[in-house]
Amino acid sequence: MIPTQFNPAEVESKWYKYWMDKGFFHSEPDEREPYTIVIPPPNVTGVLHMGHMLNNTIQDILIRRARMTGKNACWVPGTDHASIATEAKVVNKLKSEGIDKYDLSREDFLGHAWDWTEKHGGIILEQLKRLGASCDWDRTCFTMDEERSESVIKVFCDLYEQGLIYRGVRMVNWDPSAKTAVSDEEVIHKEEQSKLYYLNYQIEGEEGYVTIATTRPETILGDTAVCVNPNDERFTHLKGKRVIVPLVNRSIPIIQDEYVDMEFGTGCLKITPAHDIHDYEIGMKYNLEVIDIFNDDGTINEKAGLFVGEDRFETRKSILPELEKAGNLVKIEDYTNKVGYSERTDVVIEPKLSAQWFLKMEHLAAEALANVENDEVEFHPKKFKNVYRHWMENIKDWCISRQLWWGHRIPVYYLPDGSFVVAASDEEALAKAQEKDSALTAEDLRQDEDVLDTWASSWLWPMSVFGGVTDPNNEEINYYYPTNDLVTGHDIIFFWVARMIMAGYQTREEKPFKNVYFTGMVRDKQRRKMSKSLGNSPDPLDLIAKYGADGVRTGMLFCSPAGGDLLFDESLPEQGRNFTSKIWNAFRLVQGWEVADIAQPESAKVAIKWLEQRIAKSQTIINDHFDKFRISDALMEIYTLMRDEFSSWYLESIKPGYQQPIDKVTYEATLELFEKLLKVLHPFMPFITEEIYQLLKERAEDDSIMVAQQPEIIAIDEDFLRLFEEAKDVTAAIRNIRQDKNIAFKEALSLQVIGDATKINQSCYTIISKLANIEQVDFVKEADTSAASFLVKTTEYAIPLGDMINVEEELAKMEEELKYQEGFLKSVMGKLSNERFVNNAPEKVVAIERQKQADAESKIASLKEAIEKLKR
RNA sequence: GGGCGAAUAGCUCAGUUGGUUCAGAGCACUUGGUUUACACCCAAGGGGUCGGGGGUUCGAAUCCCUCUUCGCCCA
Repeated sequence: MIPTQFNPAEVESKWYKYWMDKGFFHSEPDEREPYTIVIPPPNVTGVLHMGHMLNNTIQDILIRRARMTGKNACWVPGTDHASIATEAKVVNKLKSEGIDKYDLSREDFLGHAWDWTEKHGGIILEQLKRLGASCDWDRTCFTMDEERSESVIKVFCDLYEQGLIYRGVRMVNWDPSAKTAVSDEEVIHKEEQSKLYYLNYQIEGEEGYVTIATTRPETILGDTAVCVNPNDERFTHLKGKRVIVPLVNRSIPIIQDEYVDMEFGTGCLKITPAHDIHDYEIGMKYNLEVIDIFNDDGTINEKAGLFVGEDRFETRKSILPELEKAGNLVKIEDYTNKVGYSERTDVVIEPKLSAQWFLKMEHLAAEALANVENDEVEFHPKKFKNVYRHWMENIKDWCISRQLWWGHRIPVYYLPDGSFVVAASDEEALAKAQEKDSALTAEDLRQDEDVLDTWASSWLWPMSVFGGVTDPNNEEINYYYPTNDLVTGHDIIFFWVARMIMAGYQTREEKPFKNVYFTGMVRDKQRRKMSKSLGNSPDPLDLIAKYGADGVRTGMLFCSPAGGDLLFDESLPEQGRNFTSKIWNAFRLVQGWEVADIAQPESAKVAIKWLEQRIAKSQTIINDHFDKFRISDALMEIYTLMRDEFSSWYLESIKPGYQQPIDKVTYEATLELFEKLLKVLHPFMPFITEEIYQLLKERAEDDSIMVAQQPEIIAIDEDFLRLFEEAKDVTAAIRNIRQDKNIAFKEALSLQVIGDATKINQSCYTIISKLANIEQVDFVKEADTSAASFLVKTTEYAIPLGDMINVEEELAKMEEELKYQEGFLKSVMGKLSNERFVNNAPEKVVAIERQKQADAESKIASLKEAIEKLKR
């Protein structure tokens, strides 16, 4: 017994289990063409959010479609260790248990981190299964598992050997909460209302002052110069003099540099080389002293001399009364500036000098840029090439070290003399060290305490998941690499996409993927990014429970152009759910028919011929959409095909009369056509299509729609398709007349076709008759006087109405139509009488205009005639 | 401050090489409908100076210039 309502929950778990049990998701290299996607590995800290839903739906559609077009499809799933985010979570968790990270040994802390990973890492992958993701779960990887870790360490060693990795003291973005450096890309600049403080610095040995403006008064404790623009006449008298830093009474030089903006503030700039990147550069240039006044946690250290131990923001407040007391505070103004925040911990980033490991980017970037410019790697949509180019051309060396424990520990070993060796293992390190000094033992070596940036493992992902870094010639990497498509959010174009491309060319001299499909961000209706703190993101699993996985999948796609943001609203999965219901009901209709060995009506024969071709036409369109990565357009095409063409036109055309059986030929053909439609739809809606596929016929044990092939595209007779569309137009026009004149469907009408009757294929009239309840079609020279007439294309039709006709109304309608046609003709004639148009436009375009002229003239003539007749 | 992009129906957006089907789709809205698959439905309908201005062209939503507004990225 077929249930009246489609039950997604039951169907989803049933078929997902079946697919898993049958091993349909698993891929092994064989003689077929491979089609590979690697998942952008989600963080082990997270749960499935709406962005993942969109992203993974698209990947699943691509991979299922590939599987159904003869490819050996492989979608590799996995998770990311998310160094800083996970460490922050674990630190917080321990804190809530009263444990301080620094009371633990590195080893013990990592134990806690692994516990966390094991507990949370699997959750998101289980959630993907609920969505229907057809990943090859046997291949599930983790960025810190053995193979991936070995890959990261090997690449570090190789890059070091090639001279691309170096250690340098640089101004880095310091996260005082996580106590680590973060990359430029992990700093989020936010506009803020702050204050601009004007402070007087006394000129040494004189009575006068210079006034500087700063947003960070607490940093004056680290000032080592004041700078003015040499072109600034206001300050020429200061040349060579010195000033006294307030409160600490340090004497510092006044220097001159064109870097100073004369318009900003007072034109006088205090220089704090330890705590501002620009000041640092000036400090280097003029050989200034560098005074670092902050501890790693953002509190003031003893070098400041004052406020020691106080937090930097506390000091910003507490220093003011002191400055005021000392007479240095001139005024405070409101000021809007941008402040950098850590993406991970959301605390204000402190520019800080420290020793870090860097990767030289220049030559990596050049190759990675060239291969996107020439479309060796294609971006969809193309506009992201511009963004990418701009970043690549302005690239800086990548700070790859992080002062954390959770991650891949940097394979650098320091010797007692301060020198170091780079090695993939402790043993190798010792051997290398002993080459320098044979007396050294393992105890003498100290490995770098820091770990590598998470992206230093993610950028190898397309290779490392196939073991392609540690064993570059293995069968799998040779078969699956380069992968085909990468689907990811455009927000990580620099973090990840760019670096994967670099790593691919650097490590394998080959691109990591052919296409990159950038999705937009999922936002709420007010365009706010979905976030946990706002509470504006629905729980994806709740949505799946409510609307079904198929409904949610299609809902996400209905409104998601490539690269464009998706404004999520529950009406989207609701529409998806409604679509599943529609399909289910179509199936119930077909399934409920009684089949008999009776003659096939002509109308059914035509309808079948039409739908066969109509499907083929959609398949062609859908193929084209896929080629261009227009995934939501492809969905819209099958949506229309299924809902309008199949359900509304086709099924209504072949539907037997009330309580009557359907003929066997039509029934069988309908099952075939239904199956075809299901196959085209399957990549988008895997569950309902499998359910109906299995119910449509008896199937063999291993016969599943997900491993079936897409139907072949049959030849199309465009003329016939056009004629059928015309028949639909005629049907709609008759329905209109019924509605206008209030004529019930049950009341049969007759139809008159005026003039050239051969225009519509004779057999199409059987469709019109059936769908508009026409009992008789007459081909006549002239319409009845008491008939409602209408035009479809260039043919005039009439429905004799006898007494039901309202002459006034009909006349008014025809007059209006006449007016429109005359206006239209006038505009066409305007073009055709323009010599320059006729001479310059392509012949084809002119011919079209002439055809428009002829059609309009013929319509006008027949309208005039009909009006005359009605007036009589 | 630098760069990129966008502005088309009430909303979200397509519109590919300037020319047929160029002013479209989905949703929303209005009207009518218990035609036994489906009201999670069916049928029909209204709605746009294509952000403003200028230019190129026989012809511009489409190409160029300019202004306005908005978004994103980077500093």
